[in-house]
Amino acid sequence: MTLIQKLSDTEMELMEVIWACAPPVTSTELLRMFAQKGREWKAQTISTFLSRLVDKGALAATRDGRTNKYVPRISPEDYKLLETQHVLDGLYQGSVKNLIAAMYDGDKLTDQDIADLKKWFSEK
Amino acid sequence: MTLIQKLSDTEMELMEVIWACAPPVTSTELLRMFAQKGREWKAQTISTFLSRLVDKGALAATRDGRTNKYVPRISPEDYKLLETQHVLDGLYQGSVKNLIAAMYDGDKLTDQDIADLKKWFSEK
DNA sequence: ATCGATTACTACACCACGTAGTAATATTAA
DNA sequence: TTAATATTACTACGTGGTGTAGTAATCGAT
Repeated sequence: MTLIQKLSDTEMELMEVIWACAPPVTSTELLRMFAQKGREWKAQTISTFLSRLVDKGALAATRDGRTNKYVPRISPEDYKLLETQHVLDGLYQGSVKNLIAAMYDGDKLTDQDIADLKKWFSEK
Repeated sequence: MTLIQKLSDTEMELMEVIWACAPPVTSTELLRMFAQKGREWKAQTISTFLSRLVDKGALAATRDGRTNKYVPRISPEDYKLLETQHVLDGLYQGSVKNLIAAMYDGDKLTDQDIADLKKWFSEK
């Protein structure tokens, strides 16, 4: 259920594509998709990443003949929330309000941001 | 001005202490402070970390006799904002609103959070 | 039974990290 | 002024992650 290990940048690149293209996917399909995006990988490279993603708990693999079919074990939303929580805990004592206040104090919120959020919150 | 390189957990531990104790500080002072906290380091270990922090742009060192005095080149607030921006860009297209919405949709905002933020925003 | 595709296992260079030894240097005390 | 000492600079090293891929094993199709 809960993903434990953090994904590297390239692993995330893989996951993004897998999430985007209705899973399950095979390594061959991924190879093709990445080739189209100009990411020319050896078949082996893709396979290695897929294995690691399985090891890290991000993907589940089921054997289908001689190929594997891969399905995400976590949604992009949930993964991002985990990451977010981690940052929040590490930098802002887990408090979103602290984050918002810090951004505000650091002038990182544009007037537009503030207007949007104000509106958004008034609707909740 | 802008810090480029990311700090490791232990480097952050150092920085937190340095930020907390009115800088400039020397390695010896840090050694003592960490010892009090039960962090028994060899003098060398502290020095190595300090050097790396200088390399990474987090600290400035000025020679004073045979010791170095270290001063942060970035405030904790600014460092945290950099980290925050990084996450925001990587996960939420740089939009705070996307982050808030994602947390809301993922039930990561308590009623208290929402109430606090609502109030906070209504005052801006 | 063989060939071609795919995976599993293994490898490897590179880099960060935590930790610290040793050599160089500067300071202070004798 | 020299000897003892404090501090830093340079170097090192084991561990583990990452990006990339070779080679060997396996399995389905011809």
